[in-house]
Amino acid sequence: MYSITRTFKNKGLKLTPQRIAVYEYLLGTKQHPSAETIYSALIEKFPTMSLATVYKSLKTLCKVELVQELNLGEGNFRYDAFMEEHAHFQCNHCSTVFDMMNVPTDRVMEAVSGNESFLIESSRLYFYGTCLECQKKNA
Amino acid sequence: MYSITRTFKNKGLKLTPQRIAVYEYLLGTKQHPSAETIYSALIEKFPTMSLATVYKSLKTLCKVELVQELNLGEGNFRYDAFMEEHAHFQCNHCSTVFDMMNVPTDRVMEAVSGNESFLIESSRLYFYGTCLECQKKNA
DNA sequence: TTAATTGCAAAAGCTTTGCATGAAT
DNA sequence: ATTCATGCAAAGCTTTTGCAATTAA
Repeated sequence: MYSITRTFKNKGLKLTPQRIAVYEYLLGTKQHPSAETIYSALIEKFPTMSLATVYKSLKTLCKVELVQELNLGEGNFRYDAFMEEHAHFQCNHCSTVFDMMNVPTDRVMEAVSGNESFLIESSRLYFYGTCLECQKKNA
Repeated sequence: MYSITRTFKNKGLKLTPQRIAVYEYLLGTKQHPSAETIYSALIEKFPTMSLATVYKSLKTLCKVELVQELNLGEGNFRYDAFMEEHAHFQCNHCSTVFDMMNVPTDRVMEAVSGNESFLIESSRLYFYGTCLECQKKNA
């Protein structure tokens, strides 16, 4: 709430119910939803909202760095409002995407920076495998 | 040559000129090309080849693990025939994708595995920033 | 009031699919 | 002789765009 209000005011962007709804939906979930999923969830409360508006809102939220876009190779994007540098894990069985809190992303980036001629500014670290739930199921 | 012949025979897949051409093109480049780029390059030597065949060949090559699919968040896939675990770097200015040979991917994965309940099987590590060329240009 | 955003429909990419022809085994 | 792959065109998805109507500032 606070951050989106301040951020949008600073940048001269208008705070619309649709933009707030998209942002709050993302703040309230750990699912890393796609645009379509967000749209389906919000259409109940905002029956007139269009999918194009969801896309435009997400684009705006990404530009002001309140949201990040993930691409796990599924053929669409997922979105995440948790903006601390962190890696992601996707289960190959149930496709769920989890935040990985224990990957020292900044240390990985430092280590990498020391060895390469590239000036590294950001990263996307994806890991794939079997989540705990699916390990139990197939054990 | 050797590996694609053996691999395809083992799996009962047919070795066609198109499939060989796609694979050899990927072996001979460090550009991490898209399907479209591969198609444009091969159409000279194979005037009858279709884009759909490029896609089908890539899908097959990925399935037999001779090629890997990358997604850097551009809205399309890129392909890489270099199959040792390695990270990638994309320049935010010129969009070039580089292999990163100095990222200890397996050590990163080990470190991560020790901290999480996930069973990690593979990874895609992407870094973004400014490549050496573009650092020089803007210096 | 004015400048930006929404919502709709249409368009634009990228990738996949179905099916008849053609090629590899 | 079979079975699988190719090539074409069409379809499918996700995402973007144009523009009139609407809303936030």
